[in-house]
Amino acid sequence: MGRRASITRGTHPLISIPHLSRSRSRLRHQTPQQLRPTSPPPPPPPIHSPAAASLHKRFVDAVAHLGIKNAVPKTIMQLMSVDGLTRENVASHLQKYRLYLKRMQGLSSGGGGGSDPATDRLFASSPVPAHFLHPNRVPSSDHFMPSFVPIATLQQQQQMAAVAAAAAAAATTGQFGSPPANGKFDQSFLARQTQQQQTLQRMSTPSLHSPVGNYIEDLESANANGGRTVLTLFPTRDD
DNA sequence: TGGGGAATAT
DNA sequence: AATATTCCCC
Repeated sequence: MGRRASITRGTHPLISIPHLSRSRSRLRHQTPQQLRPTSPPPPPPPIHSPAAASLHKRFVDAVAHLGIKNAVPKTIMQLMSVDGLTRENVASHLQKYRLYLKRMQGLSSGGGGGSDPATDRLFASSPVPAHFLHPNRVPSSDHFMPSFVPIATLQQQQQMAAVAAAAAAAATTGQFGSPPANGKFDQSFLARQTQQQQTLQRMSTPSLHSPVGNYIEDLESANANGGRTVLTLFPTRDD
């Protein structure tokens, strides 16, 4: 009640922002080519992307490594390093994710409500770090490992910002799996795996410190489900 | 001004 | 249901 005082949806500002809503809708008009003489191959509807769950996993990993405290859309987005991902995408998903976490907490004492399998399926695909539900508690030996590991090769300060954020998170609370107490955070992750991003990365300026090492995608999922966990996630907008 | 966060719209 | 957009406040 605090916020949301004004009437719901008044009218948008005049300057209509040219919001490029190229989420996942294309397939509208086809090129005037001679095409399908005898084969009307229905375009495989990209309904479910296998990357959906992967993206969510990435999301959870980022949040886990940053810590709830520093897990803000911008930082998460940067850590995920998904080329097409926008802050809004993450923010939207984060909102939903928080709701999920809250629901889980309430579930412990709520008793009643259940988790709709249909809904939780997505979030259930990825194990939620214990610290998420217990901000008070510090994971003593609970080291959370990211599913996607650092790949290095960064160049922009964005990456650095992410690393800094992770370090800050660990340094500040020291509750997440990046205890600088021994030296520095274990390792941040920086990866790219999206479809075809040609955002080539030149590893220039090798000087200075490189808080990240070169790693390749490694571990994987420790999914507690033995079935299909792929469901939905924010769109993978690629340009 | 930018960005986080929730409400609301699609 | 999930994602996008808008609103509000810091």
